[in-house]
Amino acid sequence: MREDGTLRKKEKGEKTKRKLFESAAKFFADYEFENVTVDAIVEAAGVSKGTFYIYFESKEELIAAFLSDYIKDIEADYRAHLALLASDMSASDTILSLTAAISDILAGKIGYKRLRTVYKLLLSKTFNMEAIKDYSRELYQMLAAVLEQGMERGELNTAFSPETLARHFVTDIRGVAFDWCIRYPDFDLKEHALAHVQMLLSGIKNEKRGG
Amino acid sequence: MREDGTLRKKEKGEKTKRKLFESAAKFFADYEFENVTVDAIVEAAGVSKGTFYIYFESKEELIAAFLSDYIKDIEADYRAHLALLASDMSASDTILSLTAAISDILAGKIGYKRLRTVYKLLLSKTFNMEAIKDYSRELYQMLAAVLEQGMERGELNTAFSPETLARHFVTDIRGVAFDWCIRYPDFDLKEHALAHVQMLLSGIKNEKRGG
Amino acid sequence: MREDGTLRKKEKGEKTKRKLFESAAKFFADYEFENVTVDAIVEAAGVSKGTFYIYFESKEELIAAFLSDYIKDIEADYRAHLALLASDMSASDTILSLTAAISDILAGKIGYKRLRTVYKLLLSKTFNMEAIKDYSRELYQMLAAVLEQGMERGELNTAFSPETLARHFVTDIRGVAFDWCIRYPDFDLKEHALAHVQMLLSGIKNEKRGG
Amino acid sequence: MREDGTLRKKEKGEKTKRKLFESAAKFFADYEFENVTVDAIVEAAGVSKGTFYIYFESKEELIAAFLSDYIKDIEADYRAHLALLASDMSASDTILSLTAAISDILAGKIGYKRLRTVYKLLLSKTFNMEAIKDYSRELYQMLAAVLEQGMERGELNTAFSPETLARHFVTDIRGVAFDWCIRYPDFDLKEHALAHVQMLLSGIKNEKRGG
DNA sequence: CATGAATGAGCCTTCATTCAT
DNA sequence: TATGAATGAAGGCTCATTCAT
Repeated sequence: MREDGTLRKKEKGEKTKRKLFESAAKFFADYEFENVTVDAIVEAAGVSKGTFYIYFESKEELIAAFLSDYIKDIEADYRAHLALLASDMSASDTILSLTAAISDILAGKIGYKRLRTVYKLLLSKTFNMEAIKDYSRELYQMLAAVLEQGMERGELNTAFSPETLARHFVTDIRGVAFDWCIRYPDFDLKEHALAHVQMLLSGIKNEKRGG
Repeated sequence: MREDGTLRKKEKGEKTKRKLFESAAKFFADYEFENVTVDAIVEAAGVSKGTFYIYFESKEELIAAFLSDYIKDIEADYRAHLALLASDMSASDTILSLTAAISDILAGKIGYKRLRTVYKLLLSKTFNMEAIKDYSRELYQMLAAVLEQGMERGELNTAFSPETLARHFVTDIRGVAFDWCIRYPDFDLKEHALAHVQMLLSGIKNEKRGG
Repeated sequence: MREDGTLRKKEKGEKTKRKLFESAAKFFADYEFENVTVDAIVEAAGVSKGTFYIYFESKEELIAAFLSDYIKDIEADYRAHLALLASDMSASDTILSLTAAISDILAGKIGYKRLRTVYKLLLSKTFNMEAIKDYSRELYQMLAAVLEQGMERGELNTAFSPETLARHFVTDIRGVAFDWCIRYPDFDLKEHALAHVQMLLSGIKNEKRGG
Repeated sequence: MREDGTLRKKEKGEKTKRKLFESAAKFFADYEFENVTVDAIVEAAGVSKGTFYIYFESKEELIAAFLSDYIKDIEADYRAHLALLASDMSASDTILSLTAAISDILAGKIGYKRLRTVYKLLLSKTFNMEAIKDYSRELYQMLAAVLEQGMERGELNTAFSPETLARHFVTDIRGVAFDWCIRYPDFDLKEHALAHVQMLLSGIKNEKRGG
């Protein structure tokens, strides 16, 4: 009975925390963090304000937790796409396919508002954003692996190390996505991203042929 | 006598406005716009709060004015650097030199904090940021001109139009700068920017040789 | 235990709201709404400013609530007086008695200051004053009923419908009260109201005899 | 030359004051006094703020002056209408005609907004409103005269003195106008005023015949 | 675990009035 | 007479956080 009660309590607690979390997520999808109040979150979650502070030390902590989760989700999507690709596909095509997938995920599942929020947060040093700083680490690792393979196969030149190139790709894709956030809706993310990546690829492919 | 008095008054007013402006600028250098209060600005400027609202319709207007000024300044710097370069310099070298200059200006005169502020603002649709949206228009035009010349001289291939390429360069440089803001201080802006641009250039140069 | 705590909390909250309300009411008795500040209200109530906004969405809402309450109170008083009158009393006497009661209530319980406030508000379309617009609806209904009975009994002529007459009475009484507000203290509300009503009655009584 | 200059100065001053006055009048037509700022007045008048305080001790003084003027205007209109009526017209018809004229003036020349403003001011003891308190004195005198004549001619009964009756008429007409202000636009001022006055008249006419 | 009443510093903005020129 | 820059008290409202129950 004791164990049971404790267990139930824990479960209940987790559930409450999840409710809070999901409630926050909904708001963060549409509004900037500063404009989402604790009041709104707890009201939507159907819990009291005091409860919020049982599960989160502060609003900031919630935001950090939220973003961490969020980013993990996104990177899992990326990885899932990569896993689906045939292993004998050329590095160029793999990267282009991944770029297309990233564009689709950003434009579809995430949306420019949420991405904007993430970027704004990245620019705010206020938070302890370890998880977020590593934001693109996974993507970077994926790209480096693909690039390395391409080099080993002789498909790509080796003027730069795979790691260096991967970093450039990540920076570039983020640059394009940033542009998209700013210029939305007058900017086609996928089109620009692909063009951009293609251009980079054209500079590192061994057999050069136009663009 | 009338003219004199009027003149003196006007001068005094402009001085006050300038004081306010500079006071604000100082704060904006270190804090986010939202965290800079009118109270702080007027106190530092040594004027009353009412005075603030004589010269600026709102805090927002001040910010917009500040940014507009700021960006004009930056672009003027870019342009000044470009004007100094020998006209017979190759397009690649011109662009590399410009990239170096931009890096120096951003890292030196502006600083990552201020740039962060600008980027955050770019991500906030709240403001009427015509001046800011056109942020990179000048840079874009400069680059397009240089690239066009490079193509005419046969130095660069014409797989992409100068305008398209210019846009990619701008997006890229901003991407790198964004990274810099996020990773500061563990990120050398100039080094990364140059490497990045070099890579792009290597893809469009007619005579390819390493990179 | 839970119930207990909840109950106590609710009670406390209601007590606080009441304190705020009463504090406001005291000020409203002497000062115009615009001149009563939230600061003053909360200070007198002994609570913080934030607390005010827990219980009232805005100062305006408080005013509306206050007035609604207030008017309901007044009309209840009217109705209470009417209920006390003998049902076989003539329509004329009933109306005169009601007029006297209204005068007493206005002059005694309400006072010219508060009435002035109400009238000023009636003239300001700013508020959502459904409750106030219906201000005299009850009085109007009471009068119409009494007049109709008077006509049925043959006591009053039927040149005008009871509803029309009731409206005229209401307008008149308000006109007199308005005068009272303006001319206070050089104006005897009751005396004037009675004279006025008597004059109106003299025009609609079937057996005419002097005034 | 000295005299001339002085004269010109005086004229200029009067002109400035008039400009200020007219500018204020325009605003007061549409906005409540509290919402008309000195800034707005001087800007529309094309003079400086300092100048305002040369001609008016305060905003309040301007308002008082404005209203005083305004009311004199209105009463002059009433009197003008009265003067036009044939002297052998019956008292009843004279009063009805005057009532119609008053309704037309209020609804046409003045408008419910301005009247509302006047009434609100009447309810604010803040001002030194001698001129305004006497607001209806002239109307009262006109009515008393007409009523007295009607009594002398035997047209009206003498149950009440002409003065008493006149006061009642004034109070009534104001009551109706007040209703108009509140219920605008769902209220026909002229129709109600005439019906009201007719009812009062029916009570004091010697030969009673319906209504 | 959960509640929700209470806090209070802080924010932006307004505007009648003054006074040196 | 005229100017207009400067004042500063005041006002309504927000919201992350605390704590007694």
